[in-house]
Amino acid sequence: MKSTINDVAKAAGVSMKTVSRVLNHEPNVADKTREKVLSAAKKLRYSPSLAARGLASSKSYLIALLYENPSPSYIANIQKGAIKACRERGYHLVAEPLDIENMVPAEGGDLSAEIERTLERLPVDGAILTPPLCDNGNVVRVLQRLNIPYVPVAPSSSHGNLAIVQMDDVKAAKEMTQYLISLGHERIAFIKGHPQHSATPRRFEGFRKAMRKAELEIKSEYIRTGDYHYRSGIAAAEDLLNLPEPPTAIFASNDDMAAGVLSVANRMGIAVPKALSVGGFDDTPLARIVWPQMTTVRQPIEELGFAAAKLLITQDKAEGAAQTLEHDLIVRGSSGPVKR
Amino acid sequence: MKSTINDVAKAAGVSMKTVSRVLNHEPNVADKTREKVLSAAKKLRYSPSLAARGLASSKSYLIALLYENPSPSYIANIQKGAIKACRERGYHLVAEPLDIENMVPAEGGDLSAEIERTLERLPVDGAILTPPLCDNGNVVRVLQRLNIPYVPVAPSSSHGNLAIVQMDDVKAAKEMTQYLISLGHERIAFIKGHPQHSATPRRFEGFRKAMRKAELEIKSEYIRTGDYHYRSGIAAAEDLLNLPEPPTAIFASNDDMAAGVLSVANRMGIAVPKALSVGGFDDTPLARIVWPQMTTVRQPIEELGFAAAKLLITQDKAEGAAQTLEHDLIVRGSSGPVKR
DNA sequence: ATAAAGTTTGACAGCGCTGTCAAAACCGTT
DNA sequence: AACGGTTTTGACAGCGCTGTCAAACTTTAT
Repeated sequence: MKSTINDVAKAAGVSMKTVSRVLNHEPNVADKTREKVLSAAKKLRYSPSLAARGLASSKSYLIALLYENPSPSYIANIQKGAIKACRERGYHLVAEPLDIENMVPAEGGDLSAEIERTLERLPVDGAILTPPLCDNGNVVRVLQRLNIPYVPVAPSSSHGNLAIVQMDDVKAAKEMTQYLISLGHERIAFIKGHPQHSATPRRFEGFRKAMRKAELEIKSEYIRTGDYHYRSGIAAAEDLLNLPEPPTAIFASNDDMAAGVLSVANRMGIAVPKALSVGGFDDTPLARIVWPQMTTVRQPIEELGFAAAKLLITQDKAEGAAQTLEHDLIVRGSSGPVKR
Repeated sequence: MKSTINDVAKAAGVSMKTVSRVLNHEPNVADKTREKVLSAAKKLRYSPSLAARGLASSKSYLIALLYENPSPSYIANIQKGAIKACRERGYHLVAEPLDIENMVPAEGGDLSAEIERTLERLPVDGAILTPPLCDNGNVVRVLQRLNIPYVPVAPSSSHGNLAIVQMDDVKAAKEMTQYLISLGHERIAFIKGHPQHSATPRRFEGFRKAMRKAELEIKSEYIRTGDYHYRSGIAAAEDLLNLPEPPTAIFASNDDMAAGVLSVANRMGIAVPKALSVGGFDDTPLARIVWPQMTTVRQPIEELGFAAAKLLITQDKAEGAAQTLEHDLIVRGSSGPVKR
């Protein structure tokens, strides 16, 4: 049933090693030989044993996707892209949630030892580090100690001259803000995300830049801090919309908070987008579920996963090269011209 | 740096085979020996090589999670549970989306050959089949042909006397309906899900049973068919709430459609739960985001993933034993006593 | 005390592949 | 025809573990 490399070798009339060479795209194989091998392999429906290969070559053909607790749709999309890249090269993607918050260091051990324990059993050729893990010193240190190559996705801190993949949060937030301004808005509020998250300052920076460029005042009472959760969007919106002079547009750092804003507006009878424009960020499924549908920024999440896996697999030593992938401003019903 | 089983054997003063026995929870090891081995292994920070193990035992210690296109949070939860089970036994979970809709059969090949190609390169010890894949004949056939054990999660069709994991949709829907009835509702509408989906008839069946038991009439104009999407919930709700005698409660087959109902009620100025009670199903993150928060049924999704992986790993030949895991009725703000 | 049965342990081969290194084949020059 | 250089191929060991099977030891029954 299951054929081995030896079967193929015999069928093709060559040595096992030659078959191996062909199958691994090694150089110095005569074209004629390659063809013989390939056709024999196809005829026998040969597919190499990952385990044997891994044992002999000390590679595993496995890429790990490390994540902690992000939104399901974020990780699902990263995963989708990463798997696509893996499939192209015969790799597989193993998902490894690292539940760091709930990790209890063993007696006397520190947290990073606990992380190490988990990672140690993971014989992977590389790891994709999604936020917020990519900014977790413990995790990064363990990865380096275990000598596992990794690609951080959208990290905040610098990772030496390691290749990273990211999107331009500053630019995206700036575009959203400029779009709001182009609609005639001047009293624009901004809801920041969780201070710990790497994207938080960047998104605010984009907002700030756009406002400054348009010579609009950034009132401090228009700047609120949330934590990326729905509930914090509600709290911020309640404050903002009860101000003596409420903003005509609210730009929340993510869709969940923006949904909170929408819900407060609904409850307070403030018409969206007539009396209030709302902008989100991420283009989660939620953005299309709320009413009105949300104007937001689509992150190239799947593409980020794809690029990260590809970097790991090809071992592309384009080090220091940060790949910045393109986002999209998605205009839907939650934003409109300022009321006069 | 990397220690082998041999190192541990020497350190513990036993043979490799004994170390292997301890590490694999094989029977017939003296307690004293086990302890010696365990402590030696810990001291050397030993962790076995998946590849070597796999090669020697012709197992891969890999479980595949096969899915197609379900909601991200569904698969994320299944995945979470499955990984938990895997971790307990040193397995890993590889995620394999099977994008069947977009699969193009190679020239002359049929679809199942294409699926086979994908699965063939996957050296896994078992596969978890999530809906709707678990009801896809092509996939099931390929799995059987390749002799890969699999556990269907919540399948509709019978799988011989294969072990499956599921929840009791009928019972859950019945409970929700009875809860609504206990609130005093008599004009209760039901929005069915996509006809293709296995849970659809079951949820309706639960509704029907409860209504019949309470001797309440099931008016045909109160029964609508959606497709589990938000938009279809909107359409159904618009119909229902514009009826001459609208229902006082609407039970939608999932949260997304229930959210649609909520949004229509909002727009039409119908107070929830005062004038209308709404029930959902699934307890997705959305259920807590909408306002008012949604009364719904929590599916034991993570537990399903856990149970499925565990079955695969332990090879528990409790065949034919369908594991039915418990759901919860979660009462939140979207439901209340009927208005008088 | 001895046989029978059960429990615990170890020696060793070999899983299917690739890395190493040397042999063979081929090439263009003298 | 003989040479050095390059390309192409193959023999073989060994990656780290587990399965097999037999040996050693322990318990229970007689």
